[in-house]
Amino acid sequence: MKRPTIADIARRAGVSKGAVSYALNGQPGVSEATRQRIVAIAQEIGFNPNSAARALSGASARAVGLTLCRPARMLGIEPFFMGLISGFEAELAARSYALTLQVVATPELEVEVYRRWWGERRIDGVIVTDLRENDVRIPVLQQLQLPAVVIGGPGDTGRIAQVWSDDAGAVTETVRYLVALGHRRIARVSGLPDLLHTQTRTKAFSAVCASLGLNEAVTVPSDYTGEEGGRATRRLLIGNDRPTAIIYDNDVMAVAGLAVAQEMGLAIPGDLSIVAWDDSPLCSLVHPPLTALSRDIAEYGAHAARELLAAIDGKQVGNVEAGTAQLTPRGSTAPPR
Amino acid sequence: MKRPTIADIARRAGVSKGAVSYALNGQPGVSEATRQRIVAIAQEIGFNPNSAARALSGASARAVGLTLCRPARMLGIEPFFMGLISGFEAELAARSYALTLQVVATPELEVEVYRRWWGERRIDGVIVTDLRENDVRIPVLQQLQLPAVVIGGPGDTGRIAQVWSDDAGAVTETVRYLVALGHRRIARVSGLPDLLHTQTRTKAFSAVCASLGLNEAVTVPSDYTGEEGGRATRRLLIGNDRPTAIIYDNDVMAVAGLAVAQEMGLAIPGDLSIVAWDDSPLCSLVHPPLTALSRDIAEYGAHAARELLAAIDGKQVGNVEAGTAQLTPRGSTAPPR
DNA sequence: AGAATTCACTGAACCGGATAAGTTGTGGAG
DNA sequence: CTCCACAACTTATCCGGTTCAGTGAATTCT
Repeated sequence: MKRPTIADIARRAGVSKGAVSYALNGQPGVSEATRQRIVAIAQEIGFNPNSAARALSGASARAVGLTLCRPARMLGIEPFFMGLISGFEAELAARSYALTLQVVATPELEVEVYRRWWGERRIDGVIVTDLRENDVRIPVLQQLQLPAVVIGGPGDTGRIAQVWSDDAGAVTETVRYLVALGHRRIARVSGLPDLLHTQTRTKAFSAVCASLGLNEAVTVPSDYTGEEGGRATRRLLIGNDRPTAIIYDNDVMAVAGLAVAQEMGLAIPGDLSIVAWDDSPLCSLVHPPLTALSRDIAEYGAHAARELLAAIDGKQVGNVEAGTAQLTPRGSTAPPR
Repeated sequence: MKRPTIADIARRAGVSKGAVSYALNGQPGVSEATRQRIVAIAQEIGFNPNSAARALSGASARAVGLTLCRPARMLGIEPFFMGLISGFEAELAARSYALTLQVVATPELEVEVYRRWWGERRIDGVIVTDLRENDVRIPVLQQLQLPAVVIGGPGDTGRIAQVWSDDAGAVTETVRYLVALGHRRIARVSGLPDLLHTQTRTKAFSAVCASLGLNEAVTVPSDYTGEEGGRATRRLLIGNDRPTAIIYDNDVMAVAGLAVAQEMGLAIPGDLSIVAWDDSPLCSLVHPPLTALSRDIAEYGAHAARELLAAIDGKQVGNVEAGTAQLTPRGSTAPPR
């Protein structure tokens, strides 16, 4: 099957290619009657502008890129990224932008991908997740002047827009809630320690614990996987002064921690309270259902997509806080015995 | 920053654009010495061919498309798709193809996306998941002559390549295993009933149960979500002749079913054995860990990507069976009391 | 009424590669 | 010594849009 082009439309409408282009793009230069005739013909023959030709003649590629820098087995189990992608998509599809995805192994390779995408003019902008301290990707994006939105701050990203959720506030609220229940020994199993939002949470956790006079507050670094989360939990629970509450940086580790604690004969929430960051069906499936810090991840992603599209349109975008997690108490938290 | 083009390379090498194109694409027409000089310059200035220009002049877009037709909340929790995507990616990235993703609501919209992608010349081929009976997407893909690989058969896809796993064999093996343990009342909670691989499993399940003389074998249709899976489990367990074993079509429903059964006071595996289709960390996290039908989903995806790339290269590809699930016994299956 | 402006459109250049067709220069065969 | 074949290029065209500089006709202004 031959793809219809504007030349085909022009021939059938008895006008020039230029007129068709103006008509279809809502540009001035054609009469309303001609425009409608052209649009009707385009519809009739099922015309779609060739994205390559459009991108080549200076217009945008109408595509944005997303790189995922996590091992495959971690991506699969973590609902976070799929939620984020769904959110992007909803927003991008509405403006008929395509989403190009690439899974990479390291932030350095991620930079390579950005450079290639930029060189190939394949995308108009990128969404950057998992911001790190002194992130190598930021200077490259600035140098390439590639529109971008960073998720996972707040951090130092210069003129690049950021979308972030108030993790510090959420940690603080959670610790206060546990203390109000009567807990004094609260531990935290964190995500990858070199991610900026992990550091934000860790600092806030230390700060609020100090301010409340909890001097045994400890954060054990982990990596978001169930195995590591379970191992960290076991280490925390075999000590003499075991914590009476643990906050996990994601749902997967929380579920694994729950299993470990139950295996060790602890009653949840009687002997140990558990809070999971990022609610997902997972948290409600297990027994008891987990108290979680819920946020609308899809909406978070949609928000980021909107900011990115604005940045691509040349609008100045800044630092936006969105989708702060809300504490959703369920059966896994109670006063300590 | 200005993007380097072949014209820049040509100027620096003192040759014409054409020579650069020949050199970089390994075509004859330039001497080996010149080729190496050109390649060196390209490397030095960090040249990447403009994908739009390349696509426009008849070559391929070097991109493939994937549409996901599931509600967002289901995508998030199901590790299957992310595993599949990781697998594609590994294979595509190796041949520097990009993956374009779109989340859609219905198969009809999926067809629209295919048409648009084709018209825009945005992609060279598509991967089709969730094959249905009389799938509306197949005739469209054939009409557009868009290279494609179908996952989720086997089914009637005409000249379009398929990659599928032997679900019928896996069901049969599982039922035989449960019968060998002493089970006689086996139920199954299935995935979306209009998907072809669900029907394949259902037919095989009925067949093997009949052949083994189990006349109470029932399949309850569900939708892969934890909520529905839990509800289906509850319905199965409140009857008088409740099953002593349940097979679930995915891990999420199995975990939900486990929670429901435990809530109802049943001992797992003493009162009820549970088998999950598609192993994931989820299955090992819960207590007891779930016996599962494991398969390497990423490898399954990689296989599909290889077939698709072959189809794009014009090679005739057919019907490939890959990644049949292996029964991995864990703590959730035992002889019935 | 004549000049100026606006409108609706045409024609051609351009984006950056791929590629067919044409142009050299060189070496070997006859 | 000439002719031919071939390697090693160059030149020009094409892909399908966008966009800018015209162009002729209609309308407006003075």
